[in-house]
Amino acid sequence: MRYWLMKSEPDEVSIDDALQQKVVAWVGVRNYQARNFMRDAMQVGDGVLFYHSSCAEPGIAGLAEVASTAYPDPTQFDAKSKYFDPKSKQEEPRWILVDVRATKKTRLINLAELRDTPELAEMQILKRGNRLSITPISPDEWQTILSLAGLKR
DNA sequence: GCCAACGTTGGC
DNA sequence: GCCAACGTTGGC
Repeated sequence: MRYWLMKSEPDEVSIDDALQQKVVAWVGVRNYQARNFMRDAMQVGDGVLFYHSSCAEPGIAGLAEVASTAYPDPTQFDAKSKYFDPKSKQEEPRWILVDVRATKKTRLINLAELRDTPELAEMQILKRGNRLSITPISPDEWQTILSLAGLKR
């Protein structure tokens, strides 16, 4: 069991949107490192921190879990999609995703609060210049964030 | 809208 | 394979 932080723009898919749907196919990742996490390392049941990015209030907004094994991102083949990739071939898909099931909305834990928490100093999302939309979270960090969210016994 | 940081592209 | 130019991300 591993833990991940996955960024989503709430204008696209917010935690509320995700909770309303059964599962969200995590379309649109076009970065190889993030793709490789989904393709090579994620397993069904892994814990996910649902992060709101590029919005008025960036921060952790909820919890989710990995809900499928990896499969090709259909939007790469859809010429009408903004995620269309003309260089990707059906026989050899370039972009791979997983389904994510939102499980709980939390209070918004913003960046200032994350930065103020010493146990979270190593989180990649807090490092300068980090833009990766999917990053691994350690078990300790996961527990710390559950505490911040008020979800620990 | 700004801009730093980073990834990708493509000419050589 | 180098690296400058360009595009994108994302907090502020």
